[in-house]
Amino acid sequence: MRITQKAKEKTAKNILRAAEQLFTDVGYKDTTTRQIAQKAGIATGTLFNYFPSKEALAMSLLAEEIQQGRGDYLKRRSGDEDFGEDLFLLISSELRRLKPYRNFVGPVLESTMSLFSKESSCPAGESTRSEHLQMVRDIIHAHGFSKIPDYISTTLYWSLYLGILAFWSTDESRNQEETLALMDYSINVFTQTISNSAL
Amino acid sequence: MRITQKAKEKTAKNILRAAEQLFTDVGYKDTTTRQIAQKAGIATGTLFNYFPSKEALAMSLLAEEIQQGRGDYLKRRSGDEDFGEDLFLLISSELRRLKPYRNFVGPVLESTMSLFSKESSCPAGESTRSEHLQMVRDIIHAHGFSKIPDYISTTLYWSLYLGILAFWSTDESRNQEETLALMDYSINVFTQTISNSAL
DNA sequence: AGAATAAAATGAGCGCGCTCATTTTATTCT
DNA sequence: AGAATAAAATGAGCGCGCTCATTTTATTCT
Repeated sequence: MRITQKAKEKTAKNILRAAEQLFTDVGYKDTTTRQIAQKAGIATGTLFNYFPSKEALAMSLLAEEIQQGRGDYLKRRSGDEDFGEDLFLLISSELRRLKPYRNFVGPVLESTMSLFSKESSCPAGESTRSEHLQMVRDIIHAHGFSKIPDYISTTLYWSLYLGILAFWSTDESRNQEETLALMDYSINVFTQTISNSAL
Repeated sequence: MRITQKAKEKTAKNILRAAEQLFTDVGYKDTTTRQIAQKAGIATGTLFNYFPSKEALAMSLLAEEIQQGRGDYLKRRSGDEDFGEDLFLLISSELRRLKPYRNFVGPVLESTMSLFSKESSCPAGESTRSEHLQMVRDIIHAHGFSKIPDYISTTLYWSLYLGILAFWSTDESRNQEETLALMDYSINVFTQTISNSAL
């Protein structure tokens, strides 16, 4: 079809919008790629010309928000936060952006940014993970510590971070205040670990 | 067929043995339930009379080992370990038992004991999770602290625990010594958190 | 022994994510 | 304008996990 770049972008957006709506209303697992294609006005096969998998399609919605959240953090921080405050601001900025997608964040992040898989065959997930971890490394560096091996702090951080996301995604407390409490503890724990090399 | 209890048990074992071998050799995802059924000498449908899903079948292999590991821990502990030593002994006992299944532990635990799902439609996963957490609560209680809300310590612990399992399942260092280091840090972190209520 | 019954085994078939040979369409030649 | 070309759209169809109406088989009656 040698369609114009614009038409292609429009199709991509149609798919994303259709998927967003269905995932939110029907749920991630109960939405079929046939439904998404139909709602976007294309054939089923076409969907996979734009996104390598259902998972990747969903993740590209979330990746966009997480990136925006990181942008918010960079704008909002004043520069005189301590380490814990920096982390808190970063994560809460991401959560604010992710909020509209809370319904389907769970199953998507689980498979794309998993503790277990490392390479998830989902480009959007991979890059979101590595960009977030790089941001955290930058923050660590800016505050001038890091006495423990990188693989330890990275693994610990990623476990705690995913734990926060997972908890938040099903947190029914008022204003998700339990998530905030969990973040306080998690961040504190992490701070102590990387600042205090004594075992 | 009103088959004897013994015959049923034998079929169940055939399925488990066939699955174990295929998961180990071919990998979890590349093994089909049709292959397992064929190797076990039954029809495809019969497999699902014995196990509700492929996932549950795999998890029942792992659940058995984790339970044995907990048994080992109870036998091995002398009673004068400190809190961290107790946790270390529990987890390392489980890992020792899981070792033959390291190849496919990742994808199975990911979906059955996930941070994200809570109820996983896999009975073996649910009970393994809750039994492990109960053991940990018992240990906490035996050592007499627990100053923070239960949902916090449980969530934190589960994140760290899954992080350890995930890291271990792909740890290629000699004798998995990196996993041991990660365990040291994780356990230390957790100990500090629940013993020190000061935020 | 033979009929009635209950329980387990069976495999055709469903719906899913995804693929790929084919068709359709826009652009680039002459 | 019309042929050649390149790129994207298409949907029939694959292989998977899993279901369920039907068949097979063991046990329990009389």
